[in-house]
Amino acid sequence: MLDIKFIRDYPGLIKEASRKKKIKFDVEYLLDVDRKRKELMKLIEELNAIKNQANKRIQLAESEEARKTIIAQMRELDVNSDMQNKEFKKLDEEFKRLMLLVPNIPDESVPEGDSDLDNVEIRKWGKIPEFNFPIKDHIELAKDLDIIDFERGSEVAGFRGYFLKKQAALICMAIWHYTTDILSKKGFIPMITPSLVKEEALRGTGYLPQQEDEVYRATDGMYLAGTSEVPIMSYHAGETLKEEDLPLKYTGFSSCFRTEVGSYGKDTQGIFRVHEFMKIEQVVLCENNKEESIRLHEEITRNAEEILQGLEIPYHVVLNCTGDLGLGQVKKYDIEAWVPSQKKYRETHSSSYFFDFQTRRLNIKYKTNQGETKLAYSLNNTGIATPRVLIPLLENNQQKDGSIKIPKALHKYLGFKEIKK
RNA sequence: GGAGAGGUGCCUGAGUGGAUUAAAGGGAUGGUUUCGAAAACCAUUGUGAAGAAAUUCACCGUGAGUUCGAAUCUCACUCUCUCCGCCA
Repeated sequence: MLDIKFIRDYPGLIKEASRKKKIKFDVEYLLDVDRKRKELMKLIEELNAIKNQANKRIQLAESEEARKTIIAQMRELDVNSDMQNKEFKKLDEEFKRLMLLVPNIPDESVPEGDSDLDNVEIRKWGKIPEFNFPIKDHIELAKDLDIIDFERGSEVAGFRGYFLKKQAALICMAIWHYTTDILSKKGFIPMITPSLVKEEALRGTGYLPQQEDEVYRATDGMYLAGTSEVPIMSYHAGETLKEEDLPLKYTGFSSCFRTEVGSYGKDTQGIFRVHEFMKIEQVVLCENNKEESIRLHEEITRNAEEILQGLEIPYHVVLNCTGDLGLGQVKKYDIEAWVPSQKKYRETHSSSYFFDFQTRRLNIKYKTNQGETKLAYSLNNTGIATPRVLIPLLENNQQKDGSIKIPKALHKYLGFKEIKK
C-alpha cells in the first residue's frame, strides 16, 4: 500500500508503474473515489460538530421543553447524516479495496520487460561442470539411489507429491542446519514460524487479494502461507519499534504451500515445483531510508550467495525486469542455480525490497531517536529452499558410477561424504 | 468439545449513559535543587484526519445496533486467561 498523498501528487508515476509491471490499475478512478470520499468526510465531520454541540446543549438544558425542542431539531439532521454515513461507508470500502491494488513503483535501475525472459544477468559464480559421461537428471539419480519416491508420493499426496528418503532426507536437514548456522552468526534471529495464518497476515504482506488462487485456504477460513515471510512480517504488525533495534533481522523456517495454479503444465516432473516444501527465509525490517534498504538488499543477496557457494553450486544473479516484479516489490534479484540436465540456470532464491509497502499495510512503525514515528521498511530473501536445491546439488555432483559427492560444508552435519547405492 | 472470566493510554489499573477522549500509580521527557548524581518537588507526556491558523472530527480489541448522546447498554466476531474433557 502506498501513501494516498503520494498517489495524489504523482498519479503519473503510478500509471507508469502499472504499465511497466503489467498490472492493471486505474489511478484516475481511485483519485475520483478519493475526492468524493474526502468531500463527504468533510461534510460528515461538520455535521458531527453540530451534533456534538447540540448534545452539550441538551445536557445543559434547564427545562424538559428546551431539551425536547433541541432533540426535535436534531432528528432532522439525523436523517441526513444517516444517509451520508451509508454513502460514506460505501465509498470508504471501495477506497480501501482500491488502495490494496496500487502497485509500488519499481526502482530506476530495474530494466523494463515482459517476463523472466527479460531479466538481466548481473554476475556469475562457480565453474559449470563438464561431464565425460552421459549425465542423469535429478529424477533418475534419485530413483536409482532410492532417495526420493515420486510414485508413492503422488499416490499419497497427489500431483507433485513426493517422499524424501534416506540420504535425501538427511541432506535436507543438514542444509537447514548449515543455513541457520550461517545466518544466525550474522545476527539473524532464528524462528520456526506458523504456516497456518489468518487472512490479515497474507493481506499485510501483499499476497492477498491479488494472488488469491495461489494460496491454499483451509476449511475454517485460515490460509496456508507460501513462505515464512508472511508470519514473520505479521509478527510485528501494529507495533512501534525502537530505532536502535533496527535493522531487525529474522531467519524463519517453515513449511511452505503453493497451489501452483498458474503453472499446471510447467515442471511437472521431479521436485522443482511442488505444492509443499520447506524453506529458510531472511526477513529484515529497517529504518525508513532508501540507501539503507539498498545496502541491506545487497547484503541479504550476498548471504544467499554465500550459502550457495558453501554448497559449491554454480549460480548466477539476475536483475528481474519490471514485468517479473510483484505488486509491492521495488526491485528484485533472483539467484538461479545451474541445472546440468536442463543446461540452464533455475531459480532457487528471490531477494526483494518493498520500502513501506508491506509495513503500511501491517502498520509496523518505529520511533526515531528524535521522537518521530515513521513506517519501517521491509525486505526479504530466501535462505535456502528444500527440496528444490537438491536438484543442482545432486546433478552437479554426480559421478560416472551414479554416486553423488557431498559438498564439504555439509560433512560435519552428516555421517557420510557421498551417496552410493 | 463443555463451563466461566476478561480485552481501557508506554506499563499496571479505575471507570455501568453526558465533565479539557479517561481517576490513580509507575515509566519517560524537561525544569528546580546539587560540585555531580540520587531523592524530593513542579511541569509535560496518545494516534490519525481536515485546516494558513484558531480550531474541528475520529479512535477505550474489531464490526454492527439501541440512544439526542456509548469506554459504559445489546448482538456478532476476534484474541487472552482459568477449569473440565481429548490429545503429540
